[in-house]
This record gives sequence, structure tokens and C-alpha cells, in this order.
Amino acid sequence: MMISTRGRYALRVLLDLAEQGNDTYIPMKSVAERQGLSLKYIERIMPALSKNKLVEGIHGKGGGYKLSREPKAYTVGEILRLTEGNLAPVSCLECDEKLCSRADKCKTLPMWTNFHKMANDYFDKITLEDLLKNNI
Amino acid sequence: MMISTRGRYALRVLLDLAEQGNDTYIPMKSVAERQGLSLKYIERIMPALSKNKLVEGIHGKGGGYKLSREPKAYTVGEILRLTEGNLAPVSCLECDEKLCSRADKCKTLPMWTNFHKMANDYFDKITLEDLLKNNI
DNA sequence: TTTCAACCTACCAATAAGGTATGTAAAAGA
DNA sequence: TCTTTTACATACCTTATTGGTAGGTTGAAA
Repeated sequence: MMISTRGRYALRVLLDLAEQGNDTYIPMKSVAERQGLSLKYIERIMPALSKNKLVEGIHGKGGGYKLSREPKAYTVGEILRLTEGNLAPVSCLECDEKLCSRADKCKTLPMWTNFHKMANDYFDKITLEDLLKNNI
Repeated sequence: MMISTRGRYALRVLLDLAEQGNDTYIPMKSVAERQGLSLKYIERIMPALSKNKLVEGIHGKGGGYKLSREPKAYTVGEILRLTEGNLAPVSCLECDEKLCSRADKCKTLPMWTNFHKMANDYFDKITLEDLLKNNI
């Protein structure tokens, strides 16, 4: 499995925010209820999105989160890379330190690299708006 | 990460067998040395390939493994699914039991399903021979 | 009968996954 | 100013997976 609940839930929260409209701040409690997710777990995921300006969070009564852009300005790829760290299909591609010493003569590496690129391309071409409108 | 060492090593062993030629049985000890892998770990992976007739194993002196088909008759997809179990990008797609109760109205599921299909297609179109000849 | 090599089983350490618990800080409303 | 509500922070926890190792058994050939 390549994408864990962390990335999947982040996507669902952002979609929920988009569905609720962007005129008010939406408390995570209501998102958790609608989506059937643990509030506490969502709270652990959101700060990453907030720090990277994907959402804007506000404390206190009447607070919550709202999207900082319009849905079509988010790509799924961006959201997944941010929450999952990396979409690498194999550990060899995760970071420089993990690059194998046999990389130069590895007969399988190009296949992994190519797949990695394909995956990024696929998710980079899908926006939040596409998901909202069920355009695959 | 989607594909672990198990699947990657299986591929490398099969490639090594193909490179050695198929006239004799190749002991895993020699594969382990050439590939820089742990013999014991390889020994844990091979029985799955043997039971599924991807290789033929023979005990004792002069024994080892050999491919049971020609390299172009193996697809990478087949090898990975056998050793990894599944190429599902998200747990929702791993098996029926894990299928979410919200699946019918999930706005992200089609994206995962489509990606899953894309991944299988990609790996099913690559054969051992392609890898041997560096055709990506 | 020795030697080699597949194969089987049990174990193990490290890491990741998927959370929960318990708080603190900030903002609004009463 | 006090209470409520919410984001945000930190520490912890359980379970499963990963990536092996150790030790032995079985089978076949020399």
C-alpha cells in the first residue's frame, strides 16, 4: 500500500471543506462527524496543511478551518506528497540516502523511476474540483 | 512505499537466473553473492515462486533453481502480485473486507481504482526480457 | 556417507500505521 | 472576566509489517 489513511483523510477533509462552501470557518468536529473520522486524528493531520498554507485555521468559538484557495487550485499530488512525504513506489526512490550503490547498473531502477513519474503525473492532473464534480 | 524488498528481490533473483542461462540449476548461494543479498532471506522468498511454477527448484548437490519459462513469458506484474500479494495503492482496494461502507458515495474511490488499474497495466506490460535488455 | 542446497519453522528488532489521552493557547460571547 | 469553543502540541500506545537471522530437516548427487 502506497497511500495511508493520513493522506486519504487529508483529502477527505479538504473535500468536505470545499463542499461546505468557503464563507465560514468549519470546525473539525463537524467534519469528523460527517466523514465518520476520529476528531483527534484529524487534529493531528491538519497542522501540516495549515503550515503549508493549504488551509487557514482560526482558534476559538466560530473558528475552524477554511480553504485558502479555490478547489481547482489544489492538485491531489500536492496534497498527497505533503501528507505522505513521498509517492515513491520503492524505498530506493525515497531519498538520496536510500539510493542503492548498484543504482548505475540496476536493471530494474528505470522501471521504478518511470512508474514514480507516472504516479506523480497522474495525481498532479487531478484537482479537488475534479473530485468534487466526480470527474474521475 | 508500495513495493517492498520482497518483490524487488524476487525480481532481481529471476533476472539473475535469466542472465546465467537456463541450462543448469543455479544455487541461491551464488545469486546471493552476485546480487549482494542475504542467502537466508532469498531462501524465504523462493518457495512462493516455486509453488507457483515460476521456477523449478531441485535439492542437493548440483541443485538450485532455474526458470520454468523463457524470460519474455514472465510479466513484472505477475511476479510482484505473487510476492507482494497486491499492488493496491490504498487499503480500501486490498480486499473485499477492507472495502469501506462509504464506497458507493466516496468521491475519491474512482481515483484510487483508476490508479490501481494503471499500475497493474504498467507492470503487466513489462517482461523479464524487457528488463534484461534494458527496454525500460 | 558426505556434501550441498532447497525448504521449513520459529524468532526477533525496528519501523510504520493508526490511533488515544491530555493538555495548552487563542478567540469569541455572555 | 469567565466560560466555551476550537486549533494546536506532545506524549503515549497497540498492532502489523518489514526485513531479516538461526537452526534445523529433507532430498539428491557424488
